[in-house]
Amino acid sequence: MSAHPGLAYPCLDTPRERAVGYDAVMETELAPARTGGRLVELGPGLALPGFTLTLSPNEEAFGEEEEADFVYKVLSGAVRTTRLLSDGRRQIGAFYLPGDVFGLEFGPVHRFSAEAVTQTDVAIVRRSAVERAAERDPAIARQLWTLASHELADLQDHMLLLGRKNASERVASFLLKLSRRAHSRVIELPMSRCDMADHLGLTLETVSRTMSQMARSHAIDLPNARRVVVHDLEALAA
Amino acid sequence: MSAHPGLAYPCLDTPRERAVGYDAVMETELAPARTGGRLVELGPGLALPGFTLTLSPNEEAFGEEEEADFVYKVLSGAVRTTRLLSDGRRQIGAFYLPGDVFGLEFGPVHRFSAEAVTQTDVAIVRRSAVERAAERDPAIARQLWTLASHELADLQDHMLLLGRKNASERVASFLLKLSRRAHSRVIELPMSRCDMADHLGLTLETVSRTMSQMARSHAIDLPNARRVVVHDLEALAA
DNA sequence: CGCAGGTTTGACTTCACTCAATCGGCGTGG
DNA sequence: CCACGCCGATTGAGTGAAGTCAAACCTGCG
Repeated sequence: MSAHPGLAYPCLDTPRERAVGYDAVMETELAPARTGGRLVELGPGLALPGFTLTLSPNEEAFGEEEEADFVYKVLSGAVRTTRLLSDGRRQIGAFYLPGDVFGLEFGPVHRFSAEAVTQTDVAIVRRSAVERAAERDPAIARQLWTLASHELADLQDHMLLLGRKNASERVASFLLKLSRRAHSRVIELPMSRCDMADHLGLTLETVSRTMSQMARSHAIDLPNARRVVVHDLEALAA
Repeated sequence: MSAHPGLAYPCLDTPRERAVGYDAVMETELAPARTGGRLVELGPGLALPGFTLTLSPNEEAFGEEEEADFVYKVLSGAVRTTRLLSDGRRQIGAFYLPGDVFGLEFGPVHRFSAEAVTQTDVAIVRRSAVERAAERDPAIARQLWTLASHELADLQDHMLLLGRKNASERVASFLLKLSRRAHSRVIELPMSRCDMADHLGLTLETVSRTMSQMARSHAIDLPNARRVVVHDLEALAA
């Protein structure tokens, strides 16, 4: 689960074995620590019975092409959704922080795999339960559409970022988004430089250099590698 | 509608005036040629009353931030959805070809503007009619989810392309997708090199060079600038 | 203390961008 | 019919932003 051969692609363990053998993880349906049932609040006024479980760093919640049988909500920690090219190049679709719902699909299968960035508690609800609730109650259906809507909006913003922004604009946009989301100038980065790079379509070195440069120009403070104080990024974010 | 000042950004007319004054186009609700009512088939078994209209090249169907009151289907021609950065950099989200549905939003407003690439006939259906139909008939609701699902899948594929593929992989993927969609090795490109570039996150020169190189290596034929015969692109598409 | 992981920094390379000239097809008007 | 101009596409030369490879640097931990 941790050792792996010297692979061309830089960061992260299990880039390859995941792609071929991830289903082993789920073979007992939900292998990791599964605690008792409870009500899970997927959105405002959208509470459904479900379970919670704990994922250790880099552990998978679900894999690409797997049946999308559950909907997830982050309780603590952070989750990333990833997609791989056959040669190991990786794209991180999004990061999900406490309160965020992920794994909500339109189709029958997941199009990304989802892994814990750090130790993470997630709540899960059976998709069938969600769908039944949505059919019963139009307000719930609307809630789900709102969730999907925000997700899609993020995705489209990100497409513009990947297609047309340069390195410092990408990093600035990303940090700014985290800062807004946290309602704070001080942000704690749960993810590595490599995760950021794979999200922003850059290399980890470029991310690091860009952040150092931002610190030098006092656009941010960087008390340590995983903590950022945002000062003046609006102008850089394009 | 065609003359415009010398602008930093290369291609296409009305890059700037669109962003500020597009609503003028729609001020009479639906200004362009609007022909009589008819049944519009949005999906298999999803026919609703609507209208058809004709858009001339570069004419807008709707603008970013506009109310999403209609759902559209391409009857002939081609449509692109675009998003602009304040300095004019442009990202084309997707191209829609005959049979494709676009403008279907989760939220109340459009997040992209949509413009005709060439002269284009589109059918439009009131969104409220679509929503009412979906509430009446779960099969229709499922149809809509399927449409949304495919759209999202495309978007996610495209994110991987923009984040992690190089120029020739991008162009190859794009041409291959068009070829599959047309069920033909011979494809007719309705869009300019610049449109392709703004979709693929490249410059028009790089797109042109890449296609020339593919022709030289016999991966494609290029009988003329707007026609491509696909021979051997799978290996290049990554 | 020493190792392992992630991070930073440096030197060098390269892929794609920029700027600019040329080409080619098409429509218009002499 | 041909010449001209226009617009998009192509090609070339040179540059630069980000990538690659590699070394050094932290920081936490056994």
